Amino acid sequence: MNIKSVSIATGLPTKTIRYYEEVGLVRPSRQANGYRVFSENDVHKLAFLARSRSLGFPVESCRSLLALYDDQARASADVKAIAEQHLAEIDQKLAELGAMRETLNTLVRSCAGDNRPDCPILNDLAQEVEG
Amino acid sequence: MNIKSVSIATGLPTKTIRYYEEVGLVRPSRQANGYRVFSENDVHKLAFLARSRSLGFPVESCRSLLALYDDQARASADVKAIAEQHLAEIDQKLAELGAMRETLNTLVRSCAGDNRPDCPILNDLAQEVEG
DNA sequence: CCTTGACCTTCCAGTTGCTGGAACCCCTAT
DNA sequence: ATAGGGGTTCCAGCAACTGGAAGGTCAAGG
Repeated sequence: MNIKSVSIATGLPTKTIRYYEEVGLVRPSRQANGYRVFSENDVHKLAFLARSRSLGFPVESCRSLLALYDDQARASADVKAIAEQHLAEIDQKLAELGAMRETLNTLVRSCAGDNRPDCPILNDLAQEVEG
Repeated sequence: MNIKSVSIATGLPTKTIRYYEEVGLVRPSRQANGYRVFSENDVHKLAFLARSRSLGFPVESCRSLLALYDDQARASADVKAIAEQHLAEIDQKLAELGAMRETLNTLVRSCAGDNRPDCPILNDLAQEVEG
């Protein structure tokens, strides 16, 4: 299987596939002419990566997950630990974004949005922090 | 005011303040010895930037917001438009993260997390997409 | 006068995860 | 011969800093 077919099969751009090879996540073999050849296993790994990345796992976590997947003697606790940490980071981000959204939404609602200069949004951004 | 004091006053790292100068967001003057000198206005601008960034505005939006802040003839509609677009992006991200969280949480809950290899998380990541 | 320490400066590299583009090779069909 | 649709490598750039190296400046203390 050449890179284009793999791209179509996995939904990953060819650039991304090459990048994953560059950082050692897959190691396709080569034809005599230098073209990459992907085995079924390579494709499977790339699909695994695509799915892991779509759940937001950092590439390095994907590497660990892939290693665990390959390791028949793994403990599910190790997988769970990675997932739980990622979940915690997502929760953290959700909290941050939620707070931003809250503030921003309030500001947007309070702004007339007309052609006059008076603006509660700017007032908030420029607020002196002194009490 | 030298950079350290400004850092303390605004909560921005000195590195960040220098970076903001580099990209033209502030233009502190210099002493004879090359040290930066920040005026009250510079500090005010940096505080504005700190607040804008803390609400998640991209630096380029901060630049626009700062320009609008400086422009007495601005229309609040222009400010509101920037804020609304940012709000939309935040909502987008919240939706993505929320979906990830949902899936991840389900997976984490379904995993025993013991020393056996069987793991629903890996099963999900490795799933064949074919029906 | 010299040194110590806390400042300050610039510049360069690295972070994350790709993405775009240039320059070039390969292979088949016309 | 050429056109197209593959493929290859390498280099640069994105966002927004952050870390570190190498070195200048200045006030205080011995």
